[in-house]
Amino acid sequence: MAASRIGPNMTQIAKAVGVSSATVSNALSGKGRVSADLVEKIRATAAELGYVPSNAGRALRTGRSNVLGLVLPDISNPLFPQIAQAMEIAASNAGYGVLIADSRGDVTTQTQAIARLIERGVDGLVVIPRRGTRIGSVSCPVAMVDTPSTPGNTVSADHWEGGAEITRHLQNLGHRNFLFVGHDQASNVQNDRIGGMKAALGSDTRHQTIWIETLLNAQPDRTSLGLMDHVKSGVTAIAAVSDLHALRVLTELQTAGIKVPQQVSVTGFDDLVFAPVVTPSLTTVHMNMTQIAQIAIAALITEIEIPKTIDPNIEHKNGAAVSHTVKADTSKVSMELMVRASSGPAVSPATPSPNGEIL
Amino acid sequence: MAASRIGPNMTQIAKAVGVSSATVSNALSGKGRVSADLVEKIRATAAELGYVPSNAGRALRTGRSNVLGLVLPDISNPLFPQIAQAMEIAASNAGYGVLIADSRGDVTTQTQAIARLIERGVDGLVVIPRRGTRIGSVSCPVAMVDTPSTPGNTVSADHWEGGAEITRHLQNLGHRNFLFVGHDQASNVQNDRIGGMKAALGSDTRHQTIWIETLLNAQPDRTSLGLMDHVKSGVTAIAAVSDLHALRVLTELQTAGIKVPQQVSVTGFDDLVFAPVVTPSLTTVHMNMTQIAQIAIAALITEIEIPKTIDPNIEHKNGAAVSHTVKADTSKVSMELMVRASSGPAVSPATPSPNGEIL
DNA sequence: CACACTTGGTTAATCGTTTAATCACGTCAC
DNA sequence: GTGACGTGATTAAACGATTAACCAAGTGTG
Repeated sequence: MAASRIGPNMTQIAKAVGVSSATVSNALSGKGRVSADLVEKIRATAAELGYVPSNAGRALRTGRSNVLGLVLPDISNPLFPQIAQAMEIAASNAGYGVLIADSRGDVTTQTQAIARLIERGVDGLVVIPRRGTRIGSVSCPVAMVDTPSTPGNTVSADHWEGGAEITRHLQNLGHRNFLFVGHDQASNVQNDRIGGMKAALGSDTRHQTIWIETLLNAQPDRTSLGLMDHVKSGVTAIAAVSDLHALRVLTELQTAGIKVPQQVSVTGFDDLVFAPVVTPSLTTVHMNMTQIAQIAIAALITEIEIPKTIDPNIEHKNGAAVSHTVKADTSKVSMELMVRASSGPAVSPATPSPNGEIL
Repeated sequence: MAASRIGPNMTQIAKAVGVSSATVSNALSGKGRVSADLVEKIRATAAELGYVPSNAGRALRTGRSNVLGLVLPDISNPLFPQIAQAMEIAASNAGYGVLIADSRGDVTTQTQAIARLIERGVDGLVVIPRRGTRIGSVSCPVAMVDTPSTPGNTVSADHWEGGAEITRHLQNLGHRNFLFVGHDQASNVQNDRIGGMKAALGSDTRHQTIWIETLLNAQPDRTSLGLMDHVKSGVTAIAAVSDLHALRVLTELQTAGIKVPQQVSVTGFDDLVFAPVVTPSLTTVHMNMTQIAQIAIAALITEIEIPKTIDPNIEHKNGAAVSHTVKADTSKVSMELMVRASSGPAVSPATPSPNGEIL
């Protein structure tokens, strides 16, 4: 059972035109010295015969697969579609394919996922790391997309500045008493976002932070975040680190009869697909994933395509070069504030009525 | 610049053990005849040297890449993470990689995306088709995941039955006046879902359907779906074809001061990531993507791995076999009703007060 | 004992592309 | 006229795994 490839190969084109297969290769790649009219003729017959180059043959000879691996911490992350789409487009424009691997949260699974991609012969990796995981020794260049403050980060959104924009926006609306809602205290991204939020606060403001995971660990079956207590204590603006949590906040407030944004303003992060269509539409911060992907992929490909001068200084383990995360000129991409209907002018703190209802 | 592969190859293992490379191949694949202890020794040294088989070499020789392509209609679909994750896991378990391609909505782009994957040498394709697109001639087996009622469908969720379960659930709660919310009248999936919903209705019920896209085309800048009119006319249950739209319905009702589920019940579809965390948590229907992916991938791989007896009956175009969508034993996977807090007992139709407010 | 058969291994060709090395040939300068 | 050189093509050797064909022993049988 020989390889049952369907289309013609270079030899068949060569035979048809009456030249050697090397000339066909040179003509199509534009590398060697081939006369202009012969190039034309070869191109024509190649097209006519429906020639499709064999990636396997090329990969075997050149040692490069023209495929990149995309490693995601948790595919069910609602931001993932944006990431995958942007990466695929950027890679595709550069002539690369994208092989996905889900690390399913777990760190060991992430290592296995990377190993699978390496075995498949990817030329480079884009890794959206799971909370502070270190990438072990990998035999290909790696682009990391995390936060600007993380060491080894190649490029990412400027989460800090995004957070700052949110609180500046809310302060301009008159808000002085904030509640920040995070999910996971170990997340670099969330810490950067909340860090930026806090950094932009004026001295005349008050703020508190709650972490959903912490609340849930303490009380696994709780459904409410207990926001009403904070509202009663005078909070007028609630800023979440993700639209997902902002949505949770929004619906919890609405169910309790709080008007958004008339009584309390709510903001999110990431501009997820539902942000513009809920009522009120969510004020949030948009990530320019397209640009991030372009930068990451470009940095990766630059590294891949430099002639591999075997550097004897690089440490080796089992003969494999240890990983090097690539650097890009631009390491952070600014986020864009999307002002929508869920944020509005601050009112004087709501005062609880005797029966606990908000006026 | 020769191929700068790092690890050892079969020849090096062969040299280390003192046998021919063919024996190494046979030992590792378990195909030829090799004595048990020699197999053991070869396995050991292969592991010791950190041998990783070259996919390129294998692919070139066997004509198979062990990579499948996943073509998605619109990566920003919030359901996509589930799909990609399930497919990746199923493929990975079968020893295959998954190359993604986004068709970005457009049908011509979808064709290009498929062409790119084919050029990369995928052994098979999983296609989640864009509204009723036909797959042109492709030189590899294709699994289609659409709806059971679509011709050529390989496997998919039983959207129809899922819809039926939703309306049965609501009828059991006493609801008799329904509003169905779809987005796109051309979608097979949405039509199946609404079809199932209607089919399960008793004769003592009333129902209407609105299509969001139609509303938006008529009035591009509208933000509300005008649900209040329907509620005033006596609707007590609103069933959307996706959690995304259910969320839209829920927040619009909440903003208008309608209590869910006390006054109106709301249900969705797909059990998206936010469904359990909003208030009230969404009653919806869950898709068993893991199972769908397993069936699709299994059907595909079965087709790929049968010895390719060149069938002269198959039509050819430019020498390439036309596509054949594969069949699976099970073509529909049942959906699971997730009863949560957004659906509750029906009340007698809300009667509008003189000023238009709902009591 | 000779023949068939099994066992355990080797040889060599092959997949399709790339590329270093080589070659044939015309041109130009001295 | 001959050596140097540029141009346009060819030859052949890789890349790494697979596998059909072959071969050398050992085993059993009539």
